[in-house]
Amino acid sequence: MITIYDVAKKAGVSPSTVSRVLNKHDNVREETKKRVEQACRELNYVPNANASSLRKKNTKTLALIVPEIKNPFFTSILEGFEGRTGKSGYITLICNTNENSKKEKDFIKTIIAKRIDGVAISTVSKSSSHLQAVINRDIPVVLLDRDIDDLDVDVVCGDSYQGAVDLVNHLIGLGHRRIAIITGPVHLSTSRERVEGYKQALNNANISIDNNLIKIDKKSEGFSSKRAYEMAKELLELPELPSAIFVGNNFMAIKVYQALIEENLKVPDDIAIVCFDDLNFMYEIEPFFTTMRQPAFTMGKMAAEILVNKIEGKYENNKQKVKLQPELVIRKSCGAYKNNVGRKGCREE
Amino acid sequence: MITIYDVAKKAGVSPSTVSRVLNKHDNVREETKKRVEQACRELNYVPNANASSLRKKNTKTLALIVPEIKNPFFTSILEGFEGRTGKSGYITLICNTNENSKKEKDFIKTIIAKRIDGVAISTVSKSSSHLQAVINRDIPVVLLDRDIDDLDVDVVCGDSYQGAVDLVNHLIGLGHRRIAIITGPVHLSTSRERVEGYKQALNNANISIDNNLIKIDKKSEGFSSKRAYEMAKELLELPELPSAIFVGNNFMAIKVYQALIEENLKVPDDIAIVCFDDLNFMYEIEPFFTTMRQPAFTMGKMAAEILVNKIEGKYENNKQKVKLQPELVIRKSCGAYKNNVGRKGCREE
DNA sequence: GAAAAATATGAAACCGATTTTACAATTATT
DNA sequence: AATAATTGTAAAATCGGTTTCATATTTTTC
Repeated sequence: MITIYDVAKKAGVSPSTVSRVLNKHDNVREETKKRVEQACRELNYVPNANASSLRKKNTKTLALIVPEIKNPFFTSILEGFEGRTGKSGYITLICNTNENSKKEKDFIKTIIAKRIDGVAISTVSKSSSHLQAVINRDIPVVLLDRDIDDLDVDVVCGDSYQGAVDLVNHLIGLGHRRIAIITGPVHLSTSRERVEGYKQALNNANISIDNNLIKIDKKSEGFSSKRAYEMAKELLELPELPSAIFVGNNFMAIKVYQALIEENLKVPDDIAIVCFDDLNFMYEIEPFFTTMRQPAFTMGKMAAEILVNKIEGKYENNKQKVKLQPELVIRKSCGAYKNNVGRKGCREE
Repeated sequence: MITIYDVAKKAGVSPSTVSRVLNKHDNVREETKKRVEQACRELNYVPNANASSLRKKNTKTLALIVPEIKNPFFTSILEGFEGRTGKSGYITLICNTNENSKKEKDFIKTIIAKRIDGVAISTVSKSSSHLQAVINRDIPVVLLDRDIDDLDVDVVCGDSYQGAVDLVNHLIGLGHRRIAIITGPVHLSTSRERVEGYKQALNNANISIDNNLIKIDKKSEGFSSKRAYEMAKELLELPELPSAIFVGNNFMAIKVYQALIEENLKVPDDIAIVCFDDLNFMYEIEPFFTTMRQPAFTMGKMAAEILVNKIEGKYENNKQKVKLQPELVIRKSCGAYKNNVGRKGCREE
């Protein structure tokens, strides 16, 4: 393997001079620079990033930890993230935890070991000690999508509480009174806040809360569409069915929908479904689920922006808590496809 | 930052002994080992992977370069890949090129610089010199999904030619004679072979080839659904419409479908659509496109298997060319939903 | 034209691990 | 008990860059 010494020898200079040329330091004579660059080209020299990182104490690499890379919500986040970090010359280490906290902790270990420059994470974990360990090592961390209270870090997430209120309000506005919720475990801030918003909206409308209609996944670590399916089936065994179901996220909604179909229930005629997050590509042609769409791309971009700025020391030490507003997208699954267009904050698809 | 020297000092041993303990070398007294481990724990020591890589000349990291991470076909590949490599202690650097050869080349540069241990790639590039550069550096490379003729490497891909023949045969079997094709640029082996299979199937059935019905994207570097939409619109301006369209991949099919809908054409009644690759999650409940499904997960897994074995020196130097057979999945978009079940190699969904 | 300042470059130290070499301590062999 | 073999550990070299420090050379200043 060609090293900087080989280049130096070929160009008739010292390794330090080669390094200076490579890192665009000043005080290198134009003619020397040309010679070095020539030698680099002739030898196909590619500097060893590990050696460079060791000395420079940076890796020009950021980690993005997501719970489910298959979910378009997270690929949109990724797009926004990579778009921004790429511009500053960072590459992204995408870590897909599959909603598994063990995997998340393993990734964190790797990230620390590799001396990654910064981490954006949508966590699945109940505890935050592994993240605290990252912070303790002065590696910038941004919580993305999912917040953790007891951690003093920057946060970029959607307003799940308000989104849930609005979504349930929409159902109430359509005449629904018996509204169920199926969502993930409440140690995830998104899930927890959606439950809170759900309850708040019912309270506001003087609809009493029926605990039979609240299905919160207590078995999984993260959002699980498999569990959503099971919880939907449980719900359908009730003597009195709900007229609408608010589902915690897009993938869970698909499985809830499947459960309903299997029981010969029509959506939205028999039961309406609304959920959080979009399914993107599929719904470009056949939009179906009425959903609270979060600005995923922007979320990723903002997280990246914060990380890059923190790394490059452009920020003070104060922490940012960005809360982005989701947008109600009315489609067919709530039975209100044409009825509601024009209402404040709503758009038709 | 805690280094191996801090640990050594705390444990009252030399750095070399700490290293031996960490790397599970023998010839360390049990009692010494305990002391070192204790010191590591107390100091929260995490070895610097860059330093380790520099010396050991490996990174325990593999790159997977995909053209479109949003496409479920590639996330399935990813799943298979990571599942296998994770077992051997490798982590995956996912590189999403977005069908952009410039990005691909940049990733390759980074991969070389970071001294990644191996690369699996689904390339978008016409030329192969950047990949040759990887090979020249003795970094194992596996071509995934898309083959390149003039490169002497291992390959794992699907049988696009045979798949296309079967898919078009299916259409012919349903009575279609005027069959169009919309696909990506032919410098991609998958696209090229699908065109070849298409032509072959028509030839076999004595159907003359009408070049007006062949829409091959010449403007893009990779599969582009935007272009698929445009090409579909072009097709629909023909005086005589096709009765069926064979689309190069899943995402293109969505856009072709959209184009048809916009022209008030019903699928499959007015025009049938078939394509390659599946859309997974959405189609678990509402399968629509009749498709040639490739074993994406297996493809990823096999690529990983080959890479790991090559790195660990378990293979001879002979190159493997794995060609996996796709499976015809008959659904609604070809208008043959119930008609064909039971035919050889077909399954209903 | 001499002194001061600026520019250009090389030698050596350094980043933090691993590995080789050397040697001391222990155990086995005769 | 003397010697050989084995085991356990430390010192030093190494991986391939970057950076500091020192120095030679050139340019500027008066």
